[in-house]
Amino acid sequence: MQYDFNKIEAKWQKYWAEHQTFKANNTSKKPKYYVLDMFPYPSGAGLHVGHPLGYIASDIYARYKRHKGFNVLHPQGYDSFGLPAEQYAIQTGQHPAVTTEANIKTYRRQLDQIGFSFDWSREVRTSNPEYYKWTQWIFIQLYESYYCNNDNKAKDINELIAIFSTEGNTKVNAACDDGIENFTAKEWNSFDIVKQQKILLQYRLTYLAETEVNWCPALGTVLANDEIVNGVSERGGHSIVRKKMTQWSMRISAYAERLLQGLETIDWTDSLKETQRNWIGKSVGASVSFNVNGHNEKIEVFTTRPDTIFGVSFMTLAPEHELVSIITTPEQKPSVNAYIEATAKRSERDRMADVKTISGVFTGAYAEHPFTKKPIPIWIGDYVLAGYGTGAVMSVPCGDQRDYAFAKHFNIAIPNIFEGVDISEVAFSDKNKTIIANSDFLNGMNYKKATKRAIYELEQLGQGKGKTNYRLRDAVFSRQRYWGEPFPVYYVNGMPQMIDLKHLPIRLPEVEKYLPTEEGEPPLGRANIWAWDTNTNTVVANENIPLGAVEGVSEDTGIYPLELNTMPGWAGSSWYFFRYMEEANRDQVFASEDALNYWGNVDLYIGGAEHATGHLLYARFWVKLLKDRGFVKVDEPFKKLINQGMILGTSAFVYRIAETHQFVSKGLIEGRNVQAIHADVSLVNASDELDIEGFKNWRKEFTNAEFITEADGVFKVSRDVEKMSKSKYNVVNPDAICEHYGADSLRLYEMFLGPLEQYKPWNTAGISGVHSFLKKLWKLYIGENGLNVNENAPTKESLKTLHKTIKKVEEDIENFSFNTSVSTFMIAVNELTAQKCTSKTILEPLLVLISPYAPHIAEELYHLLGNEKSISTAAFPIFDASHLVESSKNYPISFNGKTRFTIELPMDMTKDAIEKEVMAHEKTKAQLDGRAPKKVIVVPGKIVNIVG
RNA sequence: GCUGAAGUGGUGGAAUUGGUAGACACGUUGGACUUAAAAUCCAAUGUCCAUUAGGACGUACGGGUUCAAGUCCCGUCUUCAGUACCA
Repeated sequence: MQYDFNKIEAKWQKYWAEHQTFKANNTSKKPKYYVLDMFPYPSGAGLHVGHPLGYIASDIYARYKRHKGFNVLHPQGYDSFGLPAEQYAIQTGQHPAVTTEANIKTYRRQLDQIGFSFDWSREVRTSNPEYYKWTQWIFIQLYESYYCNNDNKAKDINELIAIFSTEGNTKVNAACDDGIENFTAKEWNSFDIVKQQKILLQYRLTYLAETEVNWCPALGTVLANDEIVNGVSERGGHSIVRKKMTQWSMRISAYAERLLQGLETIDWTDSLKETQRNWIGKSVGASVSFNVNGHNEKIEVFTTRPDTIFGVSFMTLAPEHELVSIITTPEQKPSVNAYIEATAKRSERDRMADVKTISGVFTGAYAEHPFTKKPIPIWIGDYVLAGYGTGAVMSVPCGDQRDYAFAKHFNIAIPNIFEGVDISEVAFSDKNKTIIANSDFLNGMNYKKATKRAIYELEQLGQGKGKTNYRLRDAVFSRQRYWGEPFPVYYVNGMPQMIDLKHLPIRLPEVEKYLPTEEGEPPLGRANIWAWDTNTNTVVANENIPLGAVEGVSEDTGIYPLELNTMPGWAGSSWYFFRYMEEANRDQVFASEDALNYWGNVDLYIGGAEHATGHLLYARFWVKLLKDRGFVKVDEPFKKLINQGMILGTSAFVYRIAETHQFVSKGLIEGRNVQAIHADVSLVNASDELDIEGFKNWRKEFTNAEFITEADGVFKVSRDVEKMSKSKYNVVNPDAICEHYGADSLRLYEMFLGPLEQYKPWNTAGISGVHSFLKKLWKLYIGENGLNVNENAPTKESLKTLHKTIKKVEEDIENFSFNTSVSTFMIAVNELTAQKCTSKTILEPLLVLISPYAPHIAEELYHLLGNEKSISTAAFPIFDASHLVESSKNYPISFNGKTRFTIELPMDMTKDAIEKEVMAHEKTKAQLDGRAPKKVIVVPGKIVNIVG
């Protein structure tokens, strides 16, 4: 009987589906374990071999945990809202829901063929109304919450309203917009409803505000900070401009400290935690306010070095700073305006690329030093960023290199306030070696002491206080797109109103076109039926909205406009891991209390590191909100996280002589003006030789191509490793691999390729190794005359092979080094084959070890051994050392660090006995060499040494 | 610039807390089987010297600690990733 992998794999995939083998149970006495993959966006291109890498790893772990007696939740779903489906819709008019559905079908077929142990009964799709109903509900929870800094948690906004109406807001310590006005209870109660709502918006955890956003004209939408890479859009690489727009935002900044602290409690890689720490960007220092001479204005600055306050010799404002236009003197106005105009013209990217050029201009105004009362010139310069801190700095040229360079360039004084430090060439910024001088009451103090004292003195003056600043900005939550979650929001008198849970979901309306409207409204502005009727609590036609209701003056029909924006891609992915926990009552709850309590948090999460400052931060934020408001018990969603590395493609290039149809083989390009063109990797063999005829037929434009080959007549391509992508023609499809070698080969090979977390190029050539291993495995069990397995007692040797394999494989899985256990299997099968092992006592447990990696073949052989049940229900074998202890081991004997000979000694020998034994060897050897014997030293558990 | 990770044969990669460097696989070479090919099996395969026995050198580079270093320490170089006028 041959190893017919196609038949076997189809058979067991069908069996698992029919028997719901991997269905998780919400009530079980077994300990729980939750293994989660980052769910895919179902793109039109389907899966390539890089996509399943993480899924295979998590699947191995999930299957292993089942063998270990855990009740495992291992679900899968689709992050099915997103830009590509919408852009395809704009081009073709095809509804995104239709293309998404088709793509999901392809994904599901491809996933099924690899043999994953997903519990599909719990599938989620973020674009399903039954799912996004609860995304809308969470949005409302955010809206109905404010963040209390005293209790360090989010609370019901009604509690805040109660405080306002009894004591005003002067004692409230809550996260809110900058520059909020103070009011008493009496004033609050006298405000009209619109004014009250406006104030409350400044406290809510999701709020509507006119903010400066990253507008991408090419995509016609705003983007969050994490969607911008190197100053251009992550998707498409389009340019970004800053623009003021009224948008929904998420007050994630309220959670900055908790998001930072929470990192200490979770098992993620250091680099990923570091990335989040940098993104949150905590810095401790002080805020100081400087009075502007001749104006009733103050300049607020943030500094991490209040100890250097006596070194301030000028101040710098960002060109966009609001005080610039107020304080600039008439003489300086022309040059200041010219400078502002010049910086505004420069794109974000130019500004970032060109950080070396020093530029700035004097405003003509002066501020007053808080202690010396001396006048300090106020400059503007684009090295100060409007978006960080207060957009203004106190410049201490002797202690900061940027200030130093600026001062040198514009000939501003550089007073030295450091003891025993030469600042004639560069600034001195080593905090640890700082001793302050020329600074009045700070003289002689170190950094720590001086900082404390400076803050104290500033507080006495009422001109400063200790402050912690975070780089983390609130996240813009509105997108001017069609294919996303609609907001459960309508507007009365321009103020947002939430729609009650019982009327959710608010479904996406039908539109004719998916582009923004001619007036520049988001695509939902095209919907004919997109208004909210508060009489019937339904979505109705827009034309029923009387103009007056919009303006807030005339008679009220109870019909109001709905929000036209949709939510960003990260909305649905910020809570989906809770949704998998619930299977029965999904229309009643986002996840039931029982389910949430049972499954708790995700024990193991596997996915790409590119989500470090997006999804992984937002999900943590939403979970903390849900916890504060009592909906979930966990503080962190993902206990352990592993980033799988990307599998790269090996692209092939052919060289064309510029502006001709002539192609030149790789070895002959020297001295020719050539351009490299991607060739489809399927047209190139393992020796980098191009299939010329195939290439001609590949694309029409190459039909008449001519080829200049090497002397031996072959045409060689050059190779390069790049990200796998359709446009680079380097994609390897798992379907073809499964067909040729089987899913088990694919699974083993992806693991065998290298460490899980590493980036590595795909090379199909190597797959023959793991494939022939599976054939050998099959042969070990099945001979020409049928089953090779019997009830014979195992030999000691075979037991040893089995037990060392159990030990190694278990260690490997626990350490996520799946690549080395594939080698371990190969060694085990080779050894057992050499031993002619036929004992079921050995061969059955071996299958259980292998089954997480190659489940189909393991199931089939397990079945052929006479087992009725699926191997998934079998227990993982236990490592038994007793066979090893009795056996012996080779001890290398080293001499001056160089190994001379080895002797075989029993493992349970005492230290003295070994020394005696080795000494005897050494004496013999010494006699042969004609020298005196050396001393023998035994380190228990280590190697035996002979010391000269 | 800063932060993090990493540099091991022709290639992908092994190597527990410092203890036989190169497991396992690919590739290559030779052989067996075959009319032939495929498949399968066997052998060799870090470099250099040597007919053999054997020896020397070897984990980016230069030092150091140690009986013993791919692993620890100091310095240098290179690559990858993230981040950046962050006050």
